Amino acid sequence: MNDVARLAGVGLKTVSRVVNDEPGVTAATTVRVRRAIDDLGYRPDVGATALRRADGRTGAIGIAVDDVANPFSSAVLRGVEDFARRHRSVVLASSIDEDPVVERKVLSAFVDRRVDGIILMPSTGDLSYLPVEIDRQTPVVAIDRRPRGVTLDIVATTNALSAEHAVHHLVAHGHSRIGFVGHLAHLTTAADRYAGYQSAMADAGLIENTEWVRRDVVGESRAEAAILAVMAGPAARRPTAIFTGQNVLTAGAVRALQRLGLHDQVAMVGFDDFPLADLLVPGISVVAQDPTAMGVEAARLLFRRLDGDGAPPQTVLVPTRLIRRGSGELRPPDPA
Amino acid sequence: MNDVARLAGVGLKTVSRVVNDEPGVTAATTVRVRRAIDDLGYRPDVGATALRRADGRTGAIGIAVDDVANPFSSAVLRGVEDFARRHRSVVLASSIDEDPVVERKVLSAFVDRRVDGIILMPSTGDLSYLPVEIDRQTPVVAIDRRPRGVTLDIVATTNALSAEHAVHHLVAHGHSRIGFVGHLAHLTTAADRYAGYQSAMADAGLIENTEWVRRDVVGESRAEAAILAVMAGPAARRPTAIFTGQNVLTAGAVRALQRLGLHDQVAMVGFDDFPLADLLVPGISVVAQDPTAMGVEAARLLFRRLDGDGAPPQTVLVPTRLIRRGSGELRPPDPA
DNA sequence: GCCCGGTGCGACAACGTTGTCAACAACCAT
DNA sequence: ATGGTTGTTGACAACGTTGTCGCACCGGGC
Repeated sequence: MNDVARLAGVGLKTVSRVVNDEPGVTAATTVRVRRAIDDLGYRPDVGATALRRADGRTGAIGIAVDDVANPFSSAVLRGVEDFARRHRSVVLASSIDEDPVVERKVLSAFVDRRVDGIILMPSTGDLSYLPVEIDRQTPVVAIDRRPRGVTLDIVATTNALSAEHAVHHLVAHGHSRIGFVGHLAHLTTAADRYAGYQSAMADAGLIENTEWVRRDVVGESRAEAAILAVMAGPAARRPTAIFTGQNVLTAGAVRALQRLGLHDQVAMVGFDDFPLADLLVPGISVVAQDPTAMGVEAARLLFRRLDGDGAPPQTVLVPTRLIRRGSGELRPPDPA
Repeated sequence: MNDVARLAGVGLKTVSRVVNDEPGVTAATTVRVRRAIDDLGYRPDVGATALRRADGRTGAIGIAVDDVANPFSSAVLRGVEDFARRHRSVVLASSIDEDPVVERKVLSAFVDRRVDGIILMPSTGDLSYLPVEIDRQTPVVAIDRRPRGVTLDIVATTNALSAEHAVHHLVAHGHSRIGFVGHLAHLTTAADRYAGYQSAMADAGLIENTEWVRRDVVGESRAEAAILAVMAGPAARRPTAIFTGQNVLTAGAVRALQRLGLHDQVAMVGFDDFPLADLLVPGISVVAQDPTAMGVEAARLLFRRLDGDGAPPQTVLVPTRLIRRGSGELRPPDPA
């Protein structure tokens, strides 16, 4: 910048004015400065700018998701990124793998870099340390899961309601023996979906058979094993339908049913859509979330906070859509 | 930092020394400073540090991929992220959607933020502007595709060789009429895979029927349409096997074959693996890349450059693995 | 001729940190 | 006692930028 000023024969501040389109510079001077900038290939240093600027904005936001390689998380990331780019911000992305220690480290790294705001898919841990850690009023928006120990803006899916919806759908197709496979029970999403399952069962006057309910199931292979176990008994004592509470678990369940040759006898609805679900046999009916929209929504909320919105923390629920592809419309083998 | 110094009754520099574990500070002073830091909740400003530091490192690297929501790209991103975290760096992630204009903007944003290095999945455009743009010697590593107009370190898959391998596999199962569907022909990956297809055909003494070759196919639905067109004729004039050059295209092809009811008559091998490929009927045989490993490799290369490795640009090829799942092992209907 | 207000511009401090260097105390060897 | 060495520390400038303030100039009204 010094070089530019010298070459254009002006003061430092004038260069700054030109770069930032501030008023009070003659057209002639502007041209001279512009030319000098081009000749020297000068690029302002965003870091130094942030250091000096009144508002201290760095033009960067951080997003911490469970795993950037998970289709749900990466779609969220994509939504956030699109919104951020439109607001001239870049996105720092990190995976935290459900690990509260990593989570804290990642948030630390974000804060140390003075990001303007943070979008967080909370792990299971307690977040009451957050307000201390983030004393410079960096806004934080939680996504997908409700944070524990702190109140934040939240963007989430209608977990309980949509789970209810899914189970109702199975009931409407004649099922009364409905199993459930869910992710870690202390995740709010998993808990809410289970609650939805329970309330739908109760609504229909059905009893929940604990033999058919598997919670705290993590990963595809565990889900497969869980379904194999649930389906081990004689046909009369098995569920005729399954509701799976996460995309990964749905995949495991499909694998198990295929292995047992039960894929077109046992009905199934999964929570969260996944690619190629329509190409399986039968097509897998799902309650589809809209992760990209959730990302966009979270970013919108965050930038609103950055623009000074001081309203109390709010929760935005993004609706789901039930997609019928066959597996959820199978009827029980004999009139139960 | 000023406050910390005052509270601990020491000079600014001593606080700096304690924070950076520099030698030459008494244990007693260190304790006093540490306590002051904790009491005040002081966190060093990474931005200001980068500004002043001799090497100017910001502890951030940028990665620009085609689309962070694409499973291939997001796996790459994950690999990069893991490696970066181990080296105390954060990752700026951006999607460029094959758009050279966006690509340039994204790289600009990275440079303006003084990232330490960049990993780039090049779009199709010419990159000869890069050396000018990046005059502060920010190292750049290309991933997946060879860049045009500039020489860089490259991490890529053995595209041609693996495509050859895939087609050989089909030939070995008795096929002589083999079709091809490929992505944008000017992408180096698509070009290489096509070249591999051609050379395998030539090796086997087979003629390439241009009716069965579709290039420049973008997206799942176009791929589906392409296959429907290729398969439109009478059985005797149709290919008995298909080689698809990208995960998205493979999905489209599967959809088309299912729709035609040809899924267990026409053999298929896809380039790049995808989730649930084993659950389709038949399971889809693929040449699997290892995108996470590619990301790790690219990051390794980048950090080596950051550590001052001045060797000439190199190309690292990450091998693939042929996974047999059924679709690639179907034999042609009658002895051709 | 004087003063006035407005316009265009630059000097300077400051943002939060680290590199340089010099000051000082305490020790040891002469 | 003298000089030198070592170990601990702080003052100060500098990184690249922007906010503040004041200066020089211009035209216009008296």
